[in-house]
Amino acid sequence: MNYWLFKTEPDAFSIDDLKNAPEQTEHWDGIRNYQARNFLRDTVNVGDLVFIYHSSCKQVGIVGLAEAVKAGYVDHTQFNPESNYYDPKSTIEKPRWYMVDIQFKQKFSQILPLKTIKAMDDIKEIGLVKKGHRLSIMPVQKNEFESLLTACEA
DNA sequence: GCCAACGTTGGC
DNA sequence: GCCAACGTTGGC
Repeated sequence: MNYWLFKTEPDAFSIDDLKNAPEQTEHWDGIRNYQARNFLRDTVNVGDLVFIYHSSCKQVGIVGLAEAVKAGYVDHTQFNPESNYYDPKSTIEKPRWYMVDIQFKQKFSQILPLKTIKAMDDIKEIGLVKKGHRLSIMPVQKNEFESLLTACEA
């Protein structure tokens, strides 16, 4: 069982979009960063819990919780020339990019702001608070996940 | 919109 | 394989 934090820009895709999606599941596609790709391809398992984080917006922070319902598989958007995520250097034989499916679980009654997360004494490892981590998919240690979840539900 | 801090690219 | 230039991310 692993824990994660996925960033999303709410202008493009928000926690409400996930909540309102049919079946409340979504393909988490379009990740084009190798480190994040490796997590998606190799480490995300069905049943893993995922914080949804809103970035690049007025209020940045953790807004909800989701669950991985499909482990890493080939992101088909990389082969579609019409897609924003098209990668002409990727081939069917050796795909570069992977995605997972997640299912909505919960939207917290209020956002847990980045500022608060950074101020929490027991949150030291998560990529968010370490300088210079711009990862869009990052692992969260169990103890930090639990602290954050408690703070979200408070 | 600014800009710091990354990641990627490509010439050599 | 180095590293400068460039592009992107993301908080503010």
